[in-house]
Amino acid sequence: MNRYYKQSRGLNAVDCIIFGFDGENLKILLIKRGFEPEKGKWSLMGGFVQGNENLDQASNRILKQLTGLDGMYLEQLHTFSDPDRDPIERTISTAYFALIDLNKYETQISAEYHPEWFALKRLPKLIFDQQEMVEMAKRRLRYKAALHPIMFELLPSRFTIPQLQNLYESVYNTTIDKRNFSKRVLATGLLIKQDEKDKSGSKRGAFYYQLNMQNYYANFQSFLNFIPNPTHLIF
Amino acid sequence: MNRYYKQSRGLNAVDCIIFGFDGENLKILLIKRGFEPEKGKWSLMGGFVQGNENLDQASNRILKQLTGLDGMYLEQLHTFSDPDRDPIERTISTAYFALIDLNKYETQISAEYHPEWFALKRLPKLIFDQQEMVEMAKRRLRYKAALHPIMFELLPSRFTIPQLQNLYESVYNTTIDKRNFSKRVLATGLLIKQDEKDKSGSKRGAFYYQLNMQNYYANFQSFLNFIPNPTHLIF
DNA sequence: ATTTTTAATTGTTTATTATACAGTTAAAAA
DNA sequence: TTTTTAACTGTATAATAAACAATTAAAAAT
Repeated sequence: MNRYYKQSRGLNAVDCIIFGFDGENLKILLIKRGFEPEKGKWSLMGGFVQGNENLDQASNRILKQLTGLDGMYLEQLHTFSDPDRDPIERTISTAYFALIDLNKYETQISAEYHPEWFALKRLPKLIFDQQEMVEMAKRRLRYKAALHPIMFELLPSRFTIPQLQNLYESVYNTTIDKRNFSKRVLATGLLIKQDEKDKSGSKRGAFYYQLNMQNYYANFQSFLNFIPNPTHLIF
Repeated sequence: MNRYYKQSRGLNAVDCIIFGFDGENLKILLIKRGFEPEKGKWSLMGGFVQGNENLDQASNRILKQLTGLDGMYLEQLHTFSDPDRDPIERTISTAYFALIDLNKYETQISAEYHPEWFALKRLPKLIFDQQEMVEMAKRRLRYKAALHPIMFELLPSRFTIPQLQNLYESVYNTTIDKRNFSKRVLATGLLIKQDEKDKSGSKRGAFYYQLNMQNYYANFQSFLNFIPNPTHLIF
């Protein structure tokens, strides 16, 4: 036997929701679609899965193509599968969401895609079911970021506490008390204070911090809810 | 244009991790695979996605086939896509996890699959990458159940607090103080005390409770972490 | 009828964590 | 030297979590 009998075959694709933060707004990176249908329309960066790669590899390849970047935070989000989501032929697409440090992104790398950053609040119309993908990605980001320290992936390696607070406030569209915020983030033990200050945002300047990578990885899975002793969480 | 040019096509499948709780142990439902390769081996219930259905529909169809049940809790888990995960031909499989009330399940419905419930601690070897799927499903169940009231999906509509506690202790492989447990679950406002008792487990008997469905749906998304005012979580 | 047995039920004290709230300080600009 | 602006810090109170043991209902045994 070298094939399953009487089954319908189709294409598989990935689409990437790429988040970035410019210090002011949460943004996502869109491109102008380069082929029919919907050629020239704003679209998520995506592509077909090749025969010799899995979905993670496909999305990493595609992200590298667009941004020139490797090893960013990347997580499988959801697989979208309505039979008619692509009008040409059946294509099942797995959405990934990526978090990148906007400063590392260099515009010129992929001029052919005409990429642009759009604030989440002012997204253009997207093709196919990509609107839904973006909505789900936003929800997932909020959800995960409330429990895990993934927001740091959106910041440069040196950042200030006011920057971090701006990011949280922007993602959750809320305001947080400065005193309580710094108390909490410092209490995590995740931040190492640097000697230098960032003078760009104020006269006084704000101290830079860096992630304590050991604590970061050690505490990444921890969360604070219902379960008495998280170390018991192993069968 | 009626096809994309020069792309490789493949099969899409779904595999279901079906959880149940017998009052003692958390279990999953496995079947004996009915066709080659690996015919006769223990396997998750699954099947190929048809041309006219999406993944949710496919998994619902397959679950109905096996259990006779409709409308159970069902959630897309992850899409598994290693090029060689199925030795016959490329098949990308999306795993779903399902929670069902073991009491509603009737054995005779699908004798052709030879289904059996296995305690999570004593699973047989599974085919392909299904071991990995089950691991991920266990992790996801623990994760979600710590934040959302999904455990009730595993219990009959009338249940006792000791039953509920057993379930939590079994899923998290831990012990919880009885007084604190009942205080917390009662404080959620999710439980309505019934007049009758369940006499099966003890001489004294334990009062039955039912879910307050309004509060259940209203509070399903709520969680207790970092964000000051969850009602602000709308852009 | 009384006693025994078993698991269900209930409450208080203490520790920890979250929340509310405002004055001081560093440093550039005026 | 003064003004301006945003960074920085601390305390009191409220809410929540955690630790801990005695009582009670009801069947079973005597």
